[in-house]
Amino acid sequence: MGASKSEQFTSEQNDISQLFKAFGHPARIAIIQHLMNTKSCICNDLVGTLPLSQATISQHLRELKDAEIIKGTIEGTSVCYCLNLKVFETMINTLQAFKELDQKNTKDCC
Amino acid sequence: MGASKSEQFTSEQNDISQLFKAFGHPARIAIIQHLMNTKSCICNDLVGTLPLSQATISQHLRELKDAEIIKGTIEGTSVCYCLNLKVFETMINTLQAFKELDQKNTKDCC
DNA sequence: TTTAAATATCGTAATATTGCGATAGATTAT
DNA sequence: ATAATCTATCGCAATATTACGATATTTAAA
Repeated sequence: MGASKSEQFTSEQNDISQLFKAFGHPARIAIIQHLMNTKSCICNDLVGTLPLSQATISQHLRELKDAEIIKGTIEGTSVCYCLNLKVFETMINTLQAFKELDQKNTKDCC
Repeated sequence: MGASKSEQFTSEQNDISQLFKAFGHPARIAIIQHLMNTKSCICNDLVGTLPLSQATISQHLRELKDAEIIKGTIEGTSVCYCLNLKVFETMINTLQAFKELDQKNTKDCC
């Protein structure tokens, strides 16, 4: 059969994987980098910057927003997006915890 | 049209997204957690642990191996896998750099 | 009010991922 | 040599993601 056995895994496992998945496309990394580098957290000058259509960029923005990696504020006719640093800390903490737990259990075979 | 415009993005953007994508499935998080928690870095007692077939688990292991998140050593008839902590550091560094760059450019709208 | 600009969403096509049974390869035990 | 065990890969079906044009929706400007 096909995809999606996510109900069979813990909600922690699903939460972690969903968060990392949101980073799993080059366009979304490009959007994050753009948001880091521009002083004003402009939104769809991305349309002029990325090699993608407006519809596609809007879709990627929604995925980042759903994962709470970015947040948007309506400003007149446009939307101002910026990064949510808390999520970055969450991810760093997750990775750090993985690393530390693994280091405690030293083994031989690799 | 469809998927895959990865050639249009930088190799850095592709490298980062590919690494995070490997974390983007609950089964692969479960595998990583299992490798953290077992003292011996056993491989396919995963088959008894995860709600997936041997073929599917082997496929997920290959993806983790391709992303260099784990490494495997042949031990007789079985394969011993363990985590590659360097990749975890790489990801932490990436996230930390994102965070710091963003903090430098303070802005108003969000 | 009409027009323009920015964004979101719908529908749909192309592609990628996920999952599994069957099968093949390699190593150990009998 | 044969059987048993572990792992990887092939082929295929189910599902998810990616991308875009067309079309709404909302707000600002003319």
